[in-house]
Parts: sequence; structure tokens; C-alpha cells
Amino acid sequence: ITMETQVSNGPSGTSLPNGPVISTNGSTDDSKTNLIVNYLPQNMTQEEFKSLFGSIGEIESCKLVRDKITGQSLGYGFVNYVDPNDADKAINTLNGLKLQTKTIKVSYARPSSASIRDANLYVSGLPKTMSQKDMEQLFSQYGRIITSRILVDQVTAGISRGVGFIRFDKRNEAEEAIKGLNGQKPLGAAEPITVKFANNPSQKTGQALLTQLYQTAARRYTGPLHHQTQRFRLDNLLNASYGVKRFSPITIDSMTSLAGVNLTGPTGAGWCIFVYNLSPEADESVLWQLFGPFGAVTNVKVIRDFTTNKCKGFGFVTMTNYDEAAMAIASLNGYRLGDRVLQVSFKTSKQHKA
DNA sequence: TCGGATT
Repeated sequence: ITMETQVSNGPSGTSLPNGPVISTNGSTDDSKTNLIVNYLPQNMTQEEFKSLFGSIGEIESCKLVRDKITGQSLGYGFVNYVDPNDADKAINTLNGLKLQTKTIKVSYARPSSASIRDANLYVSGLPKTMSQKDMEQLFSQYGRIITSRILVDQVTAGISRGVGFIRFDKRNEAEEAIKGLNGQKPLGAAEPITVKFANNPSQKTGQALLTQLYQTAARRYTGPLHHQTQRFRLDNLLNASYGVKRFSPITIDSMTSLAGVNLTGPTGAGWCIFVYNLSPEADESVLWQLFGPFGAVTNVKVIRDFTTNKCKGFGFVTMTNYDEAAMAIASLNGYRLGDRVLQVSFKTSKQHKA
């Protein structure tokens, strides 16, 4: 039974226990007081959130939305004011406010409803030349777009990574967009795009979650002392690596002269490392174990054959900090893992050499 | 012997 059915015949202004005021048409009417706030800084706390929006006027309720497992902020929240005028004032004064690296967005929240859930799409294979506006234009034929984004390379600042997100107002609009656009080539594009429902933010591996937690904690509490500690630890690791057997001793300096390396840079958030000569049985955990000791690892991937599901002999590791990535490469290139000698280097952007 | 990408 839905809430609407329960209260639709009740008198105007019926209050449910602990609940909002229900209007005669059966829906809560907080459309003029309830706001959604997006693009909050990752480290903002519930208290800071409440304090910021409480400075505008009396708050009926507010909630910073956090990950169920880690408790980490998901970067957005809701504020319900008592007075609609305060909600209006909050939009006018706080929308577009720059907090740290983020520009927050403050707008009226859409009424909570099952039909607006799971309406978020993940799009990949986009032409690098396609702008956010182009993408919106392509998708807008299927419904009302609430938010959209194209992910860009962090260093070249602005080059599209060819992947993005589109949130529709309604789930059925998102479904239609998948039917209409998945596997299709946009106007004049060479490759078809992939359109599917986006993952939830908390669908990472346990290890990746731990890494993210660790990194967030490190960012929050780090200081000069911590940095020095980290350096000291890396020096120890480097010294320890002298004992590693190598079939091809190589220095970081000599690596930079290798073909393709000059094209290397951090993609997304970190430095991508190519690991070759993994066994067919290799899995992600071996990469975490090999690279984790050198510093912050955000992602590992073992490339497998689609049909056999066996490792194709190589994988990728993304590390946040250049120094740590360089140290891992210097230490693990030539490392003997079982009966194999690993080759480890920064990933090149070349397809492959003949 | 260099993928796929999850705000």
C-alpha cells in the first residue's frame, strides 16, 4: 500500500507521526522549501553542511548523503527550510558558491518518487570532440535531462575521456535512451557508443574502498611531518629493492628515454602502470599486494580473455602519486613472481608495436 | 606485450 493511498482521503493538513505535513492531494508539498545541493567538497561534514545552510534561515531538516558502508560523503545533500523564502534565498546566495575545488549547485529538489530512481546513465565510447552540450542534445530526444557530465583528463585539463553521465528525470526515459542510443554511432562518429545504467558509487571492491578510505584520511590529516614519514618509508623500500633479482637493471632516468613514455601522464586521477608477464591464473589481488606497499593504489585490473576468463598476461595498476608509481616501477620491473619475470613500466599510449 | 574508463 502506498502512502498516497493511505492519506488521500484524510483532512487537509494531516500529520503522520514523525512525518511531514500531507496536503489534500496526498503528496507532501515541500516543493518550495526542499533543496538539493550538488558538488559539495568531499570532506564537508554534516555539521558544516548544516551550518552553511542554517546561516540562511531556519532549517526544518537537512541531510548530507553518505556512503552506507564507508560513511563517506557522496558529495550531495538535501536541505528543507521552514520558510519558502529562505529556500529561494539559499538558491540565490549559495548556488555557484566555490568551496575548495568545487562549485556547489543549489536547486529545488524534485519530489521523491520511485519513477525518478535509477534514471542515471553511464555513456562510453563518446567521440573526444563531443561536448557536454552535444551529448545533451543527443539524449534530450528521450526526455528531460537533470544532470550531465563528460569526464575529462585532469592534466591536459579539458580533453574528453570519452565517457560521461546523463541523469534523466524519469527512469523510463533513461530506458528509452538505452534502447535508442546504445550501440549507435552519433552523427559522423567512427565508433558506436555504449549506453547503460550507471553503477552506484558504493559498488567498488572492498580493497578499493579501503584504499579510498585511507587516502581520504591521509588527505584530511596529512601535514609536513606525514609527508616526511612517507618519504622515509619510500627510501626504505628503494633500499630494500636493491636485493630484488633483476634480469634487466633499469633506472627511472633511463626509462624516461624509452619510446612512448614521453606521452605518458596521469589519466583521470593517477598514473597508469602496465604490468606484463602475469600468469593465466593471476587475479586482482596479486596486483594489490605487489603495488600496495609503494603507496596509494586507486585501481588494479587484470586483462582477461573474454571466453576463457584467463589472464592474457598483462594488467594495469593506477597509482595516485608520481613518486610512488616511479618507485614501484623501479622496484618491480624485473621482479620474479613465481617462475615469471615481470616487466613493469608506465603505460604507453601507443596501440602496439609491430 | 598496453584495457576501459563510474561524476
